[in-house]
Amino acid sequence: MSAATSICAVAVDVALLTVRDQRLHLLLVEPDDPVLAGLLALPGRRVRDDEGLDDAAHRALGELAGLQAPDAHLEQLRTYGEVSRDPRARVVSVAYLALTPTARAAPTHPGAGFLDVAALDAPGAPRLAYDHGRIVPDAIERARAKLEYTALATAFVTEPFTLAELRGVYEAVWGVALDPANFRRKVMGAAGFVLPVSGTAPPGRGGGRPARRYRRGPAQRLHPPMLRPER
Amino acid sequence: MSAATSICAVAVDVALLTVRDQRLHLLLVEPDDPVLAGLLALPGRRVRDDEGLDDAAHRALGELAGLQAPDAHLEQLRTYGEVSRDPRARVVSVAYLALTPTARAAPTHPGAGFLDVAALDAPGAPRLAYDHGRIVPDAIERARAKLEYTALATAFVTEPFTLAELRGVYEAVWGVALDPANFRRKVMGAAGFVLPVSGTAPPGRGGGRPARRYRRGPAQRLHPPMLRPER
DNA sequence: CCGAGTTATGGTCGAGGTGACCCCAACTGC
DNA sequence: GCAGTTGGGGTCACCTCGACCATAACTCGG
Repeated sequence: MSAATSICAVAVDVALLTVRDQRLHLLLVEPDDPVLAGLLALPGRRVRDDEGLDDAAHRALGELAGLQAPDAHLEQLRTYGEVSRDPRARVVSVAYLALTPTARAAPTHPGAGFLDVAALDAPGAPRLAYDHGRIVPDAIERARAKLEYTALATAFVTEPFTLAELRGVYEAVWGVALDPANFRRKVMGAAGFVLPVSGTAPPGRGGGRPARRYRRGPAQRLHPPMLRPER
Repeated sequence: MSAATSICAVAVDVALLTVRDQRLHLLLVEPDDPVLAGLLALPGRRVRDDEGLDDAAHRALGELAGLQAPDAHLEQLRTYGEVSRDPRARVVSVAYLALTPTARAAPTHPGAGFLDVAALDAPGAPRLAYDHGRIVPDAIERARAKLEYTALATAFVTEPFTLAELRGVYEAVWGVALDPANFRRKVMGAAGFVLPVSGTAPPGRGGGRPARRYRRGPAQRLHPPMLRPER
């Protein structure tokens, strides 16, 4: 097996999700290559010889979304390596899933912007470059699934937060309406999910009782899990 | 971003699991490189320019374990890309998880053999090459987790099988003892998990009532899931 | 100031899943 | 025939869940 038959390039592509206006949004950028004009793509970077995969993903997030490491949750999603996924050259792409609160999600890179993920399935949706149309559904499904059995939902909100804000995350990511009382019972029943802090959040313009504030608890896994309805 | 800073080699490593003697076993091989003498490694291959990642994993499984595509379940696990994971060169490795029934697991490659995974944690355990000591626990945990909410356990048995054989898979992979009656109730309650076939399996030498035979059902996901005890 | 609307929080109740446990069926070996 | 073993079916207490109701605490219009 000679080296000539096994050299190829490795890239990272990051699917950055956030919740805006009660809806799940995804960061997309315009590719640099003029051949791909009119298409949108996930922010990505080639992996350099002297950096690990996670480092490259953090670099892509910093250069293309203006986010530093502590501002976003980042985890590896899956690797896509079909021979012809990039028509220009053989490139294996390690996809990452990133989550960030809305307040920190302010892309400054030209051509970058957040798109409602519901608009990706609708007719007239923007076309995605490479095989990113396959990566995006995988990333969304991973996020939806991990909300069930991990405390990942807190990565979408800033501390301190109310249970209504946390519930809004679940509703936006899953695309369902949840009963506030049952949601509260399940969150409080999951040991170490959230911890109460003093003070309350003022109600919105419509009124309502002030909500208590919480911060992230030490739990990584949720016991019992927060299962999606309609299984 | 010049090409010179982003070229590296891509490999696949396969963690092939099977159940032997009521215990979970892992296929390990002796690396070709004499520098790594005395260490064991997961079977792996460089990815060629003209093959996809899944194709390379299938090829590794065929060349190093003698298994063809329909004989084993194969799925991507995770990609490991630390800069110094291979001291000889920068190699990014896409790890795969493979499951196969015992009857089909007969490695003919010299230096290849199945090892009880419990022996990997015990003192005096064989050392693993590269970062395979990190890949193996990830593979085992993935298998343990997927038994909970998918029908993957049937990949460890040949059809037709009895519920005792299926229960033996869960007990070997999870390392726990399960109540036969409760196990049966949960399996039969998961729609489409297993389907009955005619006939019975003869009892073992100790006697006992003959067990009914089953084959795989159409279900991919289990509803409700088969949860591990002691959560 | 008052009452309607709104939101947060708390509680109840029945349906269904779970583990612990018991019993019977059907086989082997002595 | 009898003891031992394994498969298959059932019972029961406990827990979690969704659906639903009740109360608390605030805003807003009059």
